[in-house]
Amino acid sequence: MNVSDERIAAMLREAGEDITAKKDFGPLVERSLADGADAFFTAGSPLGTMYVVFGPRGVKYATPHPASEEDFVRHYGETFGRLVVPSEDDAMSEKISAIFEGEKAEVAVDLSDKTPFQRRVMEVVSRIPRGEVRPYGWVAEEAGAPRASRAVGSVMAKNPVPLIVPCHRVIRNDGKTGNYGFDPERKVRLLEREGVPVEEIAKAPYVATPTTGIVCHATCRNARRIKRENRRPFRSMSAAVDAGFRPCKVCRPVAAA
DNA sequence: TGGGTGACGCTCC
DNA sequence: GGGAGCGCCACCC
Repeated sequence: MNVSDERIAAMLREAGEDITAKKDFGPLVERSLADGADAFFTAGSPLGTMYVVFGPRGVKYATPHPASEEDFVRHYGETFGRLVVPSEDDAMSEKISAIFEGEKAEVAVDLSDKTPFQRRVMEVVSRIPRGEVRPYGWVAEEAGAPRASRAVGSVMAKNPVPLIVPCHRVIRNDGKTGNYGFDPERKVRLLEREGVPVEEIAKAPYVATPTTGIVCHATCRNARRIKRENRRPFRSMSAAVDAGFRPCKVCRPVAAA
């Protein structure tokens, strides 16, 4: 991180009076200075202007809500008990802006305060490509806890870095898009923007082809290459397996536990 | 520490 | 097709 203690001290001298006037930020400042303050920047995103925070271990928080920088600094301090200062790291903000514009996420996410299960879930979700979706149950399976689909939902609900860890790409096993913290309708629009055929998937989240005997998630890159005349839509994996199809080795669809 | 709480998923009707 | 009821798991008081 490029934000020096001197810079932080200058920030406090310049803006500290206003910020500290309404709340005692002394302990917060001491703690933050002790292990390097967090830095933030803003970037345009499909959810509106996002405030993005990163620390020495990577991106740790992103939110579209605050109205002003001052509101955001106060909100962050009250929520996390840490100081956050404007970033001087242009490379980081360019990287995040690129992700918001649709490029593949190649940035470290700070998961140090997460449980091992939460960490595995976040890592699995991070690997879902743009334009594709996967069910909660699949994420649970990939995270090594096949029956924990409901717990996956809990992790998604508390995703500190929306869009960067693309929780909007996790949908229900029946093909419906399911819930979303920023409003389920936003989730649908985000997916459509990424090229996901949302209505089609709601009807048949799995697609097989008799030419290979393989069944895929409908948005798997292999499923998209199946010719129209060979497409065999399925509402569930168990139906596809019953019909004699075996799971694709790329997207690894699973019958729900 | 044990009961309450979900961005889930299945069965039954 | 869709809602109710219940099971499930991890996490949080």
